[in-house]
Amino acid sequence: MLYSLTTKYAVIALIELATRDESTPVLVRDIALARDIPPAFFAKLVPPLVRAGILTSTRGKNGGISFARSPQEVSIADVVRTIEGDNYFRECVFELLPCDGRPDCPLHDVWDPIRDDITRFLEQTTIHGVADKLTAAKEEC
Amino acid sequence: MLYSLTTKYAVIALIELATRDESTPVLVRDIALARDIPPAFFAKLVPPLVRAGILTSTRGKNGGISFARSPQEVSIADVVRTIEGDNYFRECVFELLPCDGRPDCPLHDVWDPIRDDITRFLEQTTIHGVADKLTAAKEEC
DNA sequence: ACAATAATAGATAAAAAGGTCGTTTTATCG
DNA sequence: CGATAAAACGACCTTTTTATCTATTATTGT
Repeated sequence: MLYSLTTKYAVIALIELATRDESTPVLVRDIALARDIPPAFFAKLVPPLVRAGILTSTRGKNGGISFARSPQEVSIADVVRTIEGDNYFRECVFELLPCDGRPDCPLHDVWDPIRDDITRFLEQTTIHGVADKLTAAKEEC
Repeated sequence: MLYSLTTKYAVIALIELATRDESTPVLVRDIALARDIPPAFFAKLVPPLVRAGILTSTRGKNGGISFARSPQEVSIADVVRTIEGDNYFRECVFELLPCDGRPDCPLHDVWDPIRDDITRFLEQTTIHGVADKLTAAKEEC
């Protein structure tokens, strides 16, 4: 529900990264394997995330990826937008009523508030926040 | 956003059907063409919708599809569930924390209320309701 | 120079979307 | 009553998109 596997992978991987020591780069492969994400697949998500200013990557020995800005400042919405495209949260639920070109469907009235809720949730939830809850939950196991 | 093209097609087609005269079956092809849906593609969505008790189909000359129960009693959620599968509204946003098998991720606390909002919206919005708004909006054009 | 690493490009596989065609069903017409 | 035409149904096929893998190249610390 809600988004593609690709986006899920990106979010999960970043959450995993946030649970690691931030002082040194982490291998792309390590992050992926820790979450059962196909390593080569996640590797291809890294460049866009770097371009979006979320990650930095360092090549060569001892290289890897790390956050470009603190994971407290990276929302899930940021990640979704990077992977799914900029106007993901602006899409119409149903394209109806092609009244002169602009899609102005009668569902907007009811749907808009809900979409705003979703967006607000993903905007307010940070990678850091989830990573924190995750480690807390892990300790109870 | 939110669901597949296939589901969108099903919803839009049923809304279109609801704007038609209910006393006589409507051609599958007519419904599809009226909404720029690939006719052959929509044709394949009909059998599941029939099995779900949403539509009835009559073969042979003067055949077509019509509602099995009033479109006032068909919610968008019914359609989504028919096409996407029964537990579409129960899925987890991210599969995290495979703590002993059941996915009990720390996002549920925050996500659940939003998902409930979405579900409630789709449950309360009927095909008939949208079709009504649609014809009203059309008249203003 | 070498080994470790991300970046890039390309190949392959699987799933989703869309299309074709023959079969079955049914009303209507002769 | 049989023939015919109109319709959904079902099986299969093609294209497109998404997901996955492989190999090469560029970069960097040792």
